[in-house]
Amino acid sequence: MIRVERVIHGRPYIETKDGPRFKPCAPNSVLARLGDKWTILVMSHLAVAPGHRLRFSTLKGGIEGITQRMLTLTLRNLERDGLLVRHYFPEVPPRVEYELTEMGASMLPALEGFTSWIRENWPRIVDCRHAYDEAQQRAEDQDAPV
Amino acid sequence: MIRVERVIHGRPYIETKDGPRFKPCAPNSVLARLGDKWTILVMSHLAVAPGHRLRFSTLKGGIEGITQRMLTLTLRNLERDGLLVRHYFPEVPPRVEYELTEMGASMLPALEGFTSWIRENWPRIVDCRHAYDEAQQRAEDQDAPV
DNA sequence: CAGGATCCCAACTGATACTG
DNA sequence: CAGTATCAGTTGGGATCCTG
Repeated sequence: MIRVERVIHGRPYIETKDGPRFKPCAPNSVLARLGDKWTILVMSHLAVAPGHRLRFSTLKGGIEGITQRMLTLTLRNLERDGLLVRHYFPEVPPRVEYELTEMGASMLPALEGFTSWIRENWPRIVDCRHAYDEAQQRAEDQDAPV
Repeated sequence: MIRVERVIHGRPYIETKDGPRFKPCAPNSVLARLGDKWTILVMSHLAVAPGHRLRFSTLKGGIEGITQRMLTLTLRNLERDGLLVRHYFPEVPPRVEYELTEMGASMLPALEGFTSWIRENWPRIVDCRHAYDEAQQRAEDQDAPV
């Protein structure tokens, strides 16, 4: 069986007799990180901050509903990926600042392109969800009419 | 307290005395969907398919490791968001095809911009993770040396 | 101030079996 | 073929309490 490796829409895949088969999506783990509950909000704050730099308490105060634990975890994960760096000042009380790395900042345009699409289409998505849910509801009502 | 609503980097936020406070990120639910384990793979397959259209079994065969259940759930969620439509043919055996909607197809360029950034920076991210994990390991070894 | 350590519940995911 | 139903394992996220 011949397996030719190609690239389309920028994605590598293997052409088989059953159609294209994409290789297991490694970069998916990046999207998984960004898709979690708080990461985008953290990145957005740093994006608009002077010097792409903010301290822990400012982030916590600026993100409604985030707990200390989740902010810490989110920042650790971003630091692990090399998207931001942690600056620790051993004063009393201690002060910690987080700053986007060059790589972190380089992600902003791509991120912006995506969120911009979301903003434009969000109302329509909401409508679709409602329509779908109501159609679903009507179907159930018909299956079990009281 | 004065609260001025502004927009920066395309994101709406409120200027407060403590800095910018972003509104709870509604569109996050879109990124959360895309960040799950299979959605991007499904979208990629439909993106390169003729007519942006594929049948269930083709998708299942083209995505390594996906179970019937997870493919069904993924497709249902995308359908609910209006990104694809389901075409059911009541034959025996039944045949079902999934096709990107106009809105679904309009997302592809933005998605491509993002995944392209990921591809370019992925090796570096992997390096950062390894470096971080090893530094972490060394720190633990020092705390508890045998 | 900036977290680390625990506990706990809900949601996501997968394996398996069954069906129109 | 293209699902649905059920059960079980794992993970994510929040609440709470404690500390250098």
